Amino acid sequence: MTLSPNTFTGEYSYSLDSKGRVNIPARYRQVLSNDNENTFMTTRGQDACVWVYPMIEWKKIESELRKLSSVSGTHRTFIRQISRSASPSTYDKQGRIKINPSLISYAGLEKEVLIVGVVKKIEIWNPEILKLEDKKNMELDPNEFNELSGKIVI
Amino acid sequence: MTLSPNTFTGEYSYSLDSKGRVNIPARYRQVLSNDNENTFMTTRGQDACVWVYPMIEWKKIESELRKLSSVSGTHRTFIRQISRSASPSTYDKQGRIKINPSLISYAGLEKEVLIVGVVKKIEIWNPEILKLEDKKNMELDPNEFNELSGKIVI
DNA sequence: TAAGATAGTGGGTAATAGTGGGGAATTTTC
DNA sequence: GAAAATTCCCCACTATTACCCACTATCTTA
Repeated sequence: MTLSPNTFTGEYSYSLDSKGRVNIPARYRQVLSNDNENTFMTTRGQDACVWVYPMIEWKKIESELRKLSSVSGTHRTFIRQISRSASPSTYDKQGRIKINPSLISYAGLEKEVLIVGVVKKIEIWNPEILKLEDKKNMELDPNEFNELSGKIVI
Repeated sequence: MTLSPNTFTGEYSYSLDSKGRVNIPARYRQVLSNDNENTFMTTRGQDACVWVYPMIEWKKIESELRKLSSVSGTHRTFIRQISRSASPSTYDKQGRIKINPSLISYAGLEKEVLIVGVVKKIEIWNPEILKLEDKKNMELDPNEFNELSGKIVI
């Protein structure tokens, strides 16, 4: 089946092994376009998780960086946060990528890990931390949310 | 007669087997356009049911989500909530798709299952839960309904 | 109403996916 | 420059999935 290339949905429970490796779900690997060359960029998420971009998508961000660096302070900070911690990782024969120790501790990852596809990229969470995050978001002002869902879904 | 493509109406009673598979009614399969490639996206409904989109319809949602920026926390949450429960399923030779265990438990599905065509997509219900839902809606203030009648003619 | 065709259900099996760990190659440290 | 440590690549085991086949029920048509 031809799903949209480089587009990730669904969530998967995997384990982070003693060598700092996590599996990339087979579904995700199957939708990668060839120009990614089996490589992802891992970096700090804006939330307490690791962001994993297919290389092609990451390159778009890099070009945004060039455009925005001298304009918006917010964007500069945002880009700096993810750029400084970014490191590439090519998956092995079994489909696993390596996560840096610093990213592991930033996201508070332990053995059990939750992989979440968020369309353009992949998030890696400690499932307990994500649960807390979900709870927090429940209490958010739902207005903006409803506005978004009015525009998009259904 | 040529029915409208990718448009679903009517309801059917089917069974969810021990492997988490449900049949897509033959009628529905017949109206699918070829570009769906026999694939649906299953996801959490707004109500206590599973939503099943033909792939073509889902891709519209996906492309809207792609436009949202990850700089905004609300957008991130919104994307995550929609995307995380979505997973594709191509129906097998017998016309069945697979429903994830998490979706099954979310919708409280048991062996007997009700498939409802709601025009753009398909809903899968536990028939008892839908009955309760119907009853709840009976008691609703009919004003909202009246408001709708301004928008749509029957 | 009988017979063929189509639709729905259940289950076995081969193939694929995920996990853990060993050992060669490379880098680091003393 | 040698030992230690780390990284990377490969192999092997297990669990899961997807595919295929067979049976039954229902619908269609002559």
